[in-house]
Amino acid sequence: MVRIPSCDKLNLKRGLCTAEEDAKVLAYVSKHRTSNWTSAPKKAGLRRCGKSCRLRRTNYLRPDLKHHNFTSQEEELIIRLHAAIGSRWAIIAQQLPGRTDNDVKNYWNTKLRRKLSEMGIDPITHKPFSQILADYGNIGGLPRSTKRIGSLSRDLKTSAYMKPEHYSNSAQGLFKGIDVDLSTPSLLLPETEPVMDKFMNGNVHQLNNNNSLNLLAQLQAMQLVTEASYCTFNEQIQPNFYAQGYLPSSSSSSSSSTTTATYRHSSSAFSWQDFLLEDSFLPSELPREHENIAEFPVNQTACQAENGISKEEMNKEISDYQYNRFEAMHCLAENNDIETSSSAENTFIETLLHQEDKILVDFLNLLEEPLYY
DNA sequence: AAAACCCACAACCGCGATCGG
DNA sequence: GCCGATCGCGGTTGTGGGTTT
Repeated sequence: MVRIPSCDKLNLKRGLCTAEEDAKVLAYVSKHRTSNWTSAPKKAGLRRCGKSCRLRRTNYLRPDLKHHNFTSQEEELIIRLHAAIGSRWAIIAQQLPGRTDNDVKNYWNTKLRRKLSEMGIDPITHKPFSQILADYGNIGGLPRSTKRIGSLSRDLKTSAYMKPEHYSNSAQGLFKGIDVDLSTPSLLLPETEPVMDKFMNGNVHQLNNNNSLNLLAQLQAMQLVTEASYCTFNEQIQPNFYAQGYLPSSSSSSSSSTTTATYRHSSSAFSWQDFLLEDSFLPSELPREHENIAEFPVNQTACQAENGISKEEMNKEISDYQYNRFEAMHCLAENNDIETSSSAENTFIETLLHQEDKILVDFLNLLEEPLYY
């Protein structure tokens, strides 16, 4: 593919823009919109490449941009989203009105990353350094999989991963009253956050009316799907499942001793502990795909009453969901040689890779356009 | 006062994705 | 369907102002 010649080759101006150049860009945009940035500098009387002008406009001159410091709420959201989806700055920035991906990226690189490090938290894994070091003591060998998550997502995109409508619909129906849209790239669902608050805390308390937290809420909801699917409820989640009637109040359940601070959803002050990801590396129950699938949407009566669907429809949703989860995991295992056995037997790195891929499957619909045609 | 260092953030680069003829 | 042009994204670098020595 032919690349656009660099500014160097065309002897165009580089470096910081002057006020005069900004004015020309703004004047051009107001007159011609932003239909063609390649011809823009010439028409605007600028000796810069179109890309440079576009970036200047996108990252600095847009009228809706905020130029003041990040608030603690924004800070919190960035960290939480980074913990959930990594350095997808564009996606994160979409949840922060008036901020660009460049803003968020710079803020992360200059402030938040260091802040987390100073707190003893690894900004990449969002786990305490001490734990990482401890885990490294258990390294027994290198992972067999060499593909990383970036290529993995593309592999998944082209893999035979079908039945989108069933996947999204069924996953959506698994929690009564929780409006989690797993299919659309547009992630803003105004009612999600209150529902999640209610769900996680057992009551509806004062809500942060910042709708940008909806993505986070949905990520959390999706993570709940993961948690439920892998049958590793911890003590913070599980009581709420029972309290809210999502699980039968029958037998006592085993629960991990680890806390999942990610699920705490305070609307005001936050603790840095909140940004620690749950420790999935500790020995836990095996991923009992088949078992937990059968018991997952257990409170069928409640779900049916809530959603007005028949038992047969619900069973179909459940089985479709199971089928698609199995398909996705099967693709992952085939393409990436991922071991789905007990994480307790894996090395730290293997477990990390497995965990990332597992998360990817659940977040796939957030990160990508629908894969199906 | 000046050099060295630090920091924030604007700008650039290169790549993959998408568009459109 | 092909291919060049353009866009969007994430990683990295450059620049300028502030602080420290």
